[in-house]
Amino acid sequence: MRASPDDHLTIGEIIRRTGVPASALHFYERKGLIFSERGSGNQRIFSRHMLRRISLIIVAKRLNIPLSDVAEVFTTLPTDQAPTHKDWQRVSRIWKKQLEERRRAIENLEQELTGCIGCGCLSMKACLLLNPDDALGGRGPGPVRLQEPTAPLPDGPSTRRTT
Amino acid sequence: MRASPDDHLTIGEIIRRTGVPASALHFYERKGLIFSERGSGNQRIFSRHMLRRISLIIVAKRLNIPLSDVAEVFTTLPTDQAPTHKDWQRVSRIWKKQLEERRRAIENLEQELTGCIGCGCLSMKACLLLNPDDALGGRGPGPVRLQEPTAPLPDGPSTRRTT
DNA sequence: ATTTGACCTCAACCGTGGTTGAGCTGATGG
DNA sequence: CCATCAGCTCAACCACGGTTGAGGTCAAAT
Repeated sequence: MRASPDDHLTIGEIIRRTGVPASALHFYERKGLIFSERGSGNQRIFSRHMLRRISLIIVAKRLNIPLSDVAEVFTTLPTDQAPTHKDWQRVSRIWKKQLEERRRAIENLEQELTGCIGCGCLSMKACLLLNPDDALGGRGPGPVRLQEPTAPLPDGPSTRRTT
Repeated sequence: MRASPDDHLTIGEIIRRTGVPASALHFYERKGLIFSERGSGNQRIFSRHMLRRISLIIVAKRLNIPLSDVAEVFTTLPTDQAPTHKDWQRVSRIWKKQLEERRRAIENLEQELTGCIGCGCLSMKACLLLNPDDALGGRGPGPVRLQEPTAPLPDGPSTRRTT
């Protein structure tokens, strides 16, 4: 167990302090969420404040925030020091908004579903559950597609990409 | 366009009526969610009431219900006829409960997060956001794992398997 | 001198929900 | 007679968030 000079930590120490396995840390590094210098034997050497970033990743995981979104907010974080209290507030408020959005999306679905439980028509042309946000206007008579060619999901975390 | 004898539909007709592409229908069949007989040239021949099952799958998709859960409720559906109104009510109430659960999970996270926005400690040992449902009792002093070896996600759809 | 432990890289694999493409068959139309 | 269309199978691929394993390197301990 090599003691690290003050504020440089080996990956083993990061693992012990955070519980995050090496494979995940490697993964986060590949995704650009965390970074490290390299020591004499090519081992990763992490700044102490990387622990903060990792904490944020862990929180994001609990909130089901995709890593791509984490990457996005991380671009606004200082790279040379630990994120400040202000940084945390900014980030956490963003994530709180995302939770709110998700909750509202679910509430809307609950409403719709509740309305349809008694109905049960599941009609190809009339059911609102099957035809999301459908104006149901000028489609002419006859059977109507249940889905648009590419139907977006109204629920769940956002779908932006990291790379 | 071959007219199907009344209540047997080709996959083409299913596609036209539901908008679900063949690849997805094949997939659902492999997963056991829908089934078909085969015609003279090995084409799938679907009973008309398969349309109802497919409608249910589409609804489940909108609700972000995983196919494994759909498979589960489908085991309680009649295979020789369309699901009845009762069936729909039963299924939709189950799914409504799942939405409620998800909403409550999110609400809890919102609470926690809101509490932590002002704090911002993100302490390895004290932060509730980092130590979910932690009694924070007899772990002794010193740094504490942020995560249990296998930390379950408190949010999102359930994680049962189809196969 | 060698073994162990800590660390490295790279490739392959998992589940979820499919899509895409190649290559084949079978019925129909001109 | 042959094109074309509808359908079939099977394998490979996508994103996401990693895990697992093989094989290599380096330093410390025995």
